[in-house]
Amino acid sequence: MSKDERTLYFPKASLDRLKIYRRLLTETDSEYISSEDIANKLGINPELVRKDLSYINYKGKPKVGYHVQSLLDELNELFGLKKTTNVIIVGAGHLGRALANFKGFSKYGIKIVGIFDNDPQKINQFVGELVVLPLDYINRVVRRFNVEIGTICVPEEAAQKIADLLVQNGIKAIWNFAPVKLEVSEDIIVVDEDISQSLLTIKHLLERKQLEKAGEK
Amino acid sequence: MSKDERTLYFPKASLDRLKIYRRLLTETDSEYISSEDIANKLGINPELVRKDLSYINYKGKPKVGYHVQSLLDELNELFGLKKTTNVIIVGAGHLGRALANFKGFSKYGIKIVGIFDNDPQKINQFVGELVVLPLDYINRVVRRFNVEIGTICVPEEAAQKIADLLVQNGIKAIWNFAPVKLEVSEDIIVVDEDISQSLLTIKHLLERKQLEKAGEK
DNA sequence: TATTTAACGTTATTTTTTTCACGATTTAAT
DNA sequence: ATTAAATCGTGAAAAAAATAACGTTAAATA
Repeated sequence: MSKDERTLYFPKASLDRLKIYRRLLTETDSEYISSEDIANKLGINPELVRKDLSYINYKGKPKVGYHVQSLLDELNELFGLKKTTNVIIVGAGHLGRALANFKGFSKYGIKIVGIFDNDPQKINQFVGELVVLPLDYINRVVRRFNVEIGTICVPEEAAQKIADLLVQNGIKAIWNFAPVKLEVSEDIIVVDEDISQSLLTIKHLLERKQLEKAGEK
Repeated sequence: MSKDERTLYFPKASLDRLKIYRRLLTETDSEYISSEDIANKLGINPELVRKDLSYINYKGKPKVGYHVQSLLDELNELFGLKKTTNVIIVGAGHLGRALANFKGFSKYGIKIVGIFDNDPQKINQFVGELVVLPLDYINRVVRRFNVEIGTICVPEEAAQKIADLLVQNGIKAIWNFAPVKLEVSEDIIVVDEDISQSLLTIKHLLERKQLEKAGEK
C-alpha cells in the first residue's frame, strides 16, 4: 500500500478515535501498549483499536503490543503535527485573546502569527507578543507568513463577512468559533468549534439521567 | 411511545445532527421548512433528516414541511434548554474569564454563578459581574445555587485534582477544557472540549487535500 | 368535489462499521 | 530446541446506520 493510498479512505469514526489514541499515548509512560490496554481505557473493544491502526498500516508486535513512541510519531505525521502551520485570529475579544495567549498550540505545530480586529480601541493593543492589527492588514500577514488557517472569533453577525474576507485573502481552512453555519466554496475546509453545542450534550445527558432515575422508581 | 421511551435510544450520530438542525432552525425566518431544505443546507439527504426527526417522534405536515417554531421548541425541550442550569467555572485564566464573560449562554438556559481560582492574585478580581473566589468556596456556591455543572479551565496538570474536588462537592457533570482524560466514577457526565483536537482535524484535512492535489498531477 | 402534487412516514435494501473468531507471530519458559 | 502464552492481523459474520423506494397525507387547484 502506497503512502497515497493509505490516507485515501477510512471511516470518519476511526479518524476520531485515532485522535483519541494519540492523546492517550501522550499520557502513556510505558514503552509498549497493547490494543487491550487502549481499549480498556476508552471503553471500546480491542479489535476495533487494531482495525483502526490497520487503516494507517501501522504494525504492532505480537505478544508485546504497540511501541508507544513510534506509534505516536506515526499519528503525529498523519495529523500533520510535525510541520509548523501559521494561523491568524480574527476578533480580539475575550476568546480571541485567550486563544492567542494559549501556549499549548506549539505542541500541535501551530503558530499564531497575527490577531486582527476592526475596533479602533483594540487595535495596537498587545496580546501576548502580538499586536492587534486592523482587518486590512490580513492580506499582507497572510502573504508574508504563508498563512493557511484563519480563526474566526467575532460575534455571529460578523462571522460570514469575515469568512468571505479570509477566503478572498487566500485562507484554505477556517476554524470557526462563531455559532453560525458559514457558507463558503467547496474547497475551503471549515471546522466548527461551537462550544455552546456541547452544552446541549451536557444538558441532554443530565435530562436523560433524571428521566432514567425517575423510571427506576 | 411514552415520553420516557422516546428519549431512550437513538443513534449518537442522530443526536449530533439534531443539535445541528436546532441551530439551523434558530437561523431560519420562514414559518415552515422541509426536510429537503434542511438536508441541502447540511449536505446530507432528506430521508436522514426525516428519520432523525422520527426518533423524537416529531411529525411534519405533508406538502408543507416542519413548523419551525414548534420543532425548535421540541428540540429545546429535548436538550433541556428551557430550564435554567447553574454552572461554575474553575480556573480564572484567559479561557475561564472568556467563558464567564460570554453572553450567549443565557440562550441555552445556562447561568454562570461562580468562578474560582487558587491564585491569590486572581482572587477577588472582578470577571464581568462575578468575583473570583478561592477553591474552598466551591462547596457553598454549589449548595447555595444547586449547581450541577462544573467547568474545568485549569492547566492539564491540575485538571484531575479539580475534577475530584468538583465530584466531592456534588457536581453531576463536568465540562472539561483541559486536554486530559479525566478519571471519574461512572455516574458523572464528562464532556471534553479539547479545542486542540480540532486542530488535528484541520491539519489532517489540509494534509489530505495536498496529497490529493499531488495525486491529480 | 375530484384531482394533482409536494412532502412526509416507514418499510426494505444497501452500505458501513463493529464484533467475532481464529490463524500467525513473537517472546519467554522449560 | 520445543512448547506455551500473549497479542497481533484479518477475513467472515453480525449489527448498525444510511439510503432508496414507495405508500400516505394534506394542501392547492380546477
